Amino acid sequence: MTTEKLSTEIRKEQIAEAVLQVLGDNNIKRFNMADIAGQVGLVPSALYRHFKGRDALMSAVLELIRSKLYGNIEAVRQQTDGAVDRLRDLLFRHGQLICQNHGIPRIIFSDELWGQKRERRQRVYRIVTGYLAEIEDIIREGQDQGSIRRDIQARVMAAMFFGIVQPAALLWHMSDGVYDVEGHVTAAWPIFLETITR
Amino acid sequence: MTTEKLSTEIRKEQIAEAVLQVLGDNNIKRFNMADIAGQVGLVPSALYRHFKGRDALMSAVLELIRSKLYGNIEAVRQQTDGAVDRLRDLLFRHGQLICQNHGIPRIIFSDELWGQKRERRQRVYRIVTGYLAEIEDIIREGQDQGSIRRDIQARVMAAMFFGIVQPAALLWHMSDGVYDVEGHVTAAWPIFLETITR
DNA sequence: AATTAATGTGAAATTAAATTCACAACGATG
DNA sequence: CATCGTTGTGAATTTAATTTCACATTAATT
Repeated sequence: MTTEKLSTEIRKEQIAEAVLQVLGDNNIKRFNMADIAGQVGLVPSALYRHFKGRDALMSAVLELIRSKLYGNIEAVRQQTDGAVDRLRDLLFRHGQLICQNHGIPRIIFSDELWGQKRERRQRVYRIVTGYLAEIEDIIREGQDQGSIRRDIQARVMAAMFFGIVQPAALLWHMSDGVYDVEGHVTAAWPIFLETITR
Repeated sequence: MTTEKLSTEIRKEQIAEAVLQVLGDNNIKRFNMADIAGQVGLVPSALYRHFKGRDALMSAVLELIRSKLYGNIEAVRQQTDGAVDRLRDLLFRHGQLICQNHGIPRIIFSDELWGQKRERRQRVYRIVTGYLAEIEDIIREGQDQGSIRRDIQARVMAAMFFGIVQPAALLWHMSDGVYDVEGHVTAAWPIFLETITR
């Protein structure tokens, strides 16, 4: 068998992406090293050249997820002006992100994260709360500028914002992609908008 | 070792509950038969007197979850009058249910459900959509009676309602019970209320 | 072109479960 | 109180995955 050799940096990236893809191709169970290796075109033992073990791989996947989530925050900050419009953009981006990589919720909720290592759980907790804090910041900016009402705590609003996508993602996930996330988000946004302005 | 013998009906119940408890005692990983057996005071092989295998056990746990969820629907229908008050009750009950048995989200999102059997996933899907349909019904009743505004689709409102608890549950879950779900729900309810009434 | 370090391979060892099975204890029933 | 079906036990067995290891191949450097 001839497999091209690539630098470990590229491989690490590939492998972490492969985890999301494999979990996304919603056919099978908890990912296993063999599947991942197959996806990248390697043999299982080769993964150990790049990651100490399954645990380290998991860590890399979390980092990948983190970067994807925060990438959206960056994007709306750069491409959109005004808190309200940023929120709308972020909402749709978030929906798309979850649908396109539904390995993400699989990882976030995976049994793996909840067992053993408390650190693991805490890391995910920090990722999610960090993301919520970013949303909160955007909301607060809107409140300062007067485009978002001030009599609701930004923190609560941020959680509710997050709660628009979450159930939709769950349903989409369970329905094998049948449930219409974009439709839900499209319908829910104006309601949320009305709630936070006015 | 002397262990009391009990009828298989009682045992099945005990064992399914044990799964939720074990997963709830958020210490360790995906549940294993040994842990479950231990929790009930049995030896692993004894479980096979009551369930064909892990799969059948899983099925029983799903049924248990379903009954707990729909139990709340029943309860608010009987104990509370008026759509709006019913929704409020249901919201708090739901929050408590998830916090007290956080084995529930663990199961709902467990890797096990997503692998192999499509039936499994579909069963969970039906449980969740059924629950949402019940919420939708309550909302629609409110719309008919005029206590809830008619210009928002009941379906969308139901999903948003569901979305109040979900992020809170996630955070609570990940924070090892530190995150204040009741606080969030308490803060979010009046906002939601304002949204759905006038 | 030879050396070396990095990456890839295939087979084997390890690990951790679920599961099976032969047997024991119990409880109901005649 | 003897029997029979049910429930429980402990020791194997099976299964399925991760991981290790000795060896092969490649890329880079000289």
